[in-house]
Amino acid sequence: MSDGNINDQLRLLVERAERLIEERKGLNEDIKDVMLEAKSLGYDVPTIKWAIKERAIERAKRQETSALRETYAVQLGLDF
Amino acid sequence: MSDGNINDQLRLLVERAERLIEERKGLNEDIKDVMLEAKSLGYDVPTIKWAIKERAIERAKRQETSALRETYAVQLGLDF
Amino acid sequence: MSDGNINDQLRLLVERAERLIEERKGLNEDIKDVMLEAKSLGYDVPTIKWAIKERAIERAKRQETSALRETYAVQLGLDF
Amino acid sequence: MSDGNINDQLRLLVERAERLIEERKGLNEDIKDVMLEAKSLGYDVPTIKWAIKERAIERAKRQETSALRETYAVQLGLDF
DNA sequence: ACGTTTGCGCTTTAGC
DNA sequence: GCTAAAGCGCAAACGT
Repeated sequence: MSDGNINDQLRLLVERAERLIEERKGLNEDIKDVMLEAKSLGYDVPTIKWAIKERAIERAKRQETSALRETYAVQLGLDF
Repeated sequence: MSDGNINDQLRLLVERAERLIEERKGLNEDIKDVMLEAKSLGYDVPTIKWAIKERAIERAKRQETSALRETYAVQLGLDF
Repeated sequence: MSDGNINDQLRLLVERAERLIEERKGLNEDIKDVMLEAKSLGYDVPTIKWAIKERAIERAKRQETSALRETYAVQLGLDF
Repeated sequence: MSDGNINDQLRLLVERAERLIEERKGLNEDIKDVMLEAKSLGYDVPTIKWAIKERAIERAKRQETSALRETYAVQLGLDF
């Protein structure tokens, strides 16, 4: 009985993780589909991927900048 | 105008892909959360990941029942 | 002069790496040749590659004899 | 007898391929070592890898790629 | 916190 | 030329 519950607890955790992993695989398929669509519209897929990467870098830098500004603002007692 | 449409087409594709990539990041967070919960319940996370992998392998193995593979395996002394 | 030495240091490292990469490409050619020879002798190349993989897996499996893994495997109904 | 010869023929092919694959693994180790040495000398490894890649790309293709990237970047409003 | 190591996604290459 | 697979590089996660 208690053994059964222990097994269930582990099994449930494993199955939840497996479910999420499956969903992730589905998203990867979707991303792939977007790229195929882009390709069919005449776009160059590697270059699109490069552009997405660049945009992510720009966002990260922006966030970094914002965080830094917030830090300084707090230290200087600026309101938001 | 038509230039604008072309830009939109590309921008839309990129934004769709970026959205999906964000969702994938969210799922990775969820998976991580499951592992943290497992850990808090006293389970060993690396071993759980190993078990998930093994289950996936077992599922995959059910699809490789080629007679040719068995023939080669026998000739090379591979166990089953 | 000293600038020249610094450049040489970097250039030398890059060239060493490039040389090794070239050798690796050569080995890939050799592997491909073996597969072509196997094919010409009537063997099925994908199955040979599968067999090589299986042999590698068998070798690797001899190193995973964790008691914890076995425990989890039993609870999850994994075969050995 | 003839079965034995057939087995040997297949086994020999597999072993030749495995030998070459092992050598390739060795070269990968060597490349890794060069990168570690570069790192210990203060160089940035990802940038070195980028440089090697660039050197490998044909000049014409590099120009083509750069022009395409610039076009996409302009359409997406990426700064340079 | 850092360095190491594994796993995962991407790229490139091989086969059809 | 396209599809499928395998190797490579990178990034996140574990252990120190």
